[in-house]
Amino acid sequence: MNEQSTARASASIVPGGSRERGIDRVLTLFAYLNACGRPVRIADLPKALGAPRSTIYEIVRVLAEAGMVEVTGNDNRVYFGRAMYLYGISYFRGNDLIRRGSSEVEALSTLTGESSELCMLNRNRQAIIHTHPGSRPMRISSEVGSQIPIPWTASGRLLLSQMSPAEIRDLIQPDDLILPDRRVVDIEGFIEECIAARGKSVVITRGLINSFSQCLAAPVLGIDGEVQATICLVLPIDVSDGQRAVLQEQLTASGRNLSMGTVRTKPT
Amino acid sequence: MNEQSTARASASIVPGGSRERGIDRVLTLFAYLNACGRPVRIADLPKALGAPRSTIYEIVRVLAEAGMVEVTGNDNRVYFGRAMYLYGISYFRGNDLIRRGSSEVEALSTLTGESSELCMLNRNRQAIIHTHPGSRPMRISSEVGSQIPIPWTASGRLLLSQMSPAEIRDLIQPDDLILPDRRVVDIEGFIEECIAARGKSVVITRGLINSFSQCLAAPVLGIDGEVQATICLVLPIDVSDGQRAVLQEQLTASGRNLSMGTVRTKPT
DNA sequence: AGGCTTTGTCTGGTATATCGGACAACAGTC
DNA sequence: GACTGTTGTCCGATATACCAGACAAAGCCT
Repeated sequence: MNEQSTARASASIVPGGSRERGIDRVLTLFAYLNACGRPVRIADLPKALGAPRSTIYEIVRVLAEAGMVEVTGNDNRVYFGRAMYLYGISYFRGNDLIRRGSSEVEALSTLTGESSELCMLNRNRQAIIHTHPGSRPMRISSEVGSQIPIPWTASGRLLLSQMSPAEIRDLIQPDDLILPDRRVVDIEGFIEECIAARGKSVVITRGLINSFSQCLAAPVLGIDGEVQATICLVLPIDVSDGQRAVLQEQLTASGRNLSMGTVRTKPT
Repeated sequence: MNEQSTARASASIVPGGSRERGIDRVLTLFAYLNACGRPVRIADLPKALGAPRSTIYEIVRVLAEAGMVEVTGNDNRVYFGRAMYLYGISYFRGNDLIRRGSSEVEALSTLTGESSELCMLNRNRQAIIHTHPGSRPMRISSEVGSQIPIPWTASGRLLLSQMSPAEIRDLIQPDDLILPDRRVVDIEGFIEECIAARGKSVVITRGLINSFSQCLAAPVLGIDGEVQATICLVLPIDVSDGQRAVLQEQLTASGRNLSMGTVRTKPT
């Protein structure tokens, strides 16, 4: 077991003392198996999970019967089972980013009262997959299905953040560097902004599409940390710093929520 | 929802009346979601699963918090979540066919008392991935890691069962058609036997490798029904029909057990 | 062999998770 | 507006799932 998994394992120990539900034991077990990344001896689980032996043996028995875990080898090691794999595939097939993203956009928009959008890269334009208007009288969001020039938005910088300068240069049509108000975006500066967006949890652009709005975008990361999409908020340019900070927090939470690669068993 | 999933759904209804464990509710829920193949409204679950509403809402809440399921849309539909996907990937990465197959071979061999092997295709030969000797005084199994000519075994016919006659002809080296006792296998007859093996749950060859043994092989199917490997038993040629029928049953069970594509929540 | 540790099974008691049912908030329908 | 059906939340009671601990079997060392 490596340091990382050890650290996570010890972190997953429950306070102890109190009786716990079977479901919670199961969820803790799954998280632990995932953290270890390999089959774990049943006998080690009680210590690792802070659970009584009798409970662990019973839980593993039931889960193994259902195929959620498998007990392999001659030293009774436990790991995820076929059923988990099949269910995971079902998720992948049925519950794609677009559906989840759409739902999240609506949730975010309802929560914040601001216009929200889900964006993905589509050829050399940025596609608006889903939007939800805010509660402000003035609508400043884009149309669903519209294809926006990438340099016009904060999302665009995130969506291109993993490309090389050469790739970005190739991708961007010269016409797309022209903003609605006829100003022209400098391609070199744009490339720098894309590179600067790498790993950022929020990117903000102000006054690009029009003079009275700003765009806050958060990345939606795939299993390997690549930017699969962005979720963004369109705000009036004059919101207070304090309010923007709050919105930024909620936006990044939505982005994380849609992202792969992290699982939190017990969110606060 | 299609007929199949409806059938499975109704089949998953519990007798009712008695209080049930949270874990069992969860497993039933997973099986039901998988059978439906798409997000299901929470409100429909109590009827479908034969569970109280309060229980369902609580269970879904906990599972959603852990990411095992996701609640999407404005009508609160439930389906598998990110965590399920990640755990499934972990299974796929960590728990490969070889490890599971090796374990199953040992179990089968212990259960039956006969020699058992796990075989996979390796270029144009058949690889013995794992073996376990039976309890008979005379050992008639092959060496682990040995590469056997495909026409010599029942496993070979299963492993090639999805190939076209042309592919099979290309694959088989002329030398490999020569049995240990100098007899020569007819390639056309062999191709017919491969085709005949398609979809079979057991294939038997007698007296090929030597005059005193027979080979029973069962396919290990992948998620798309393709033959990924075989598990087989090597028996003396003179076992009684009744005993062979029993062994055949146990062998096919092992093959099914290793195969993808089916999940049984409650095995008998 | 004898002592010690580890692993897995089993059982009775009790803390509590599940259940039934009440309640509120909606959405249709007439 | 009144009535009906549906959806989601909440709460007290009790059946039972989880827990602690005893026990046996199997290693492992001296």
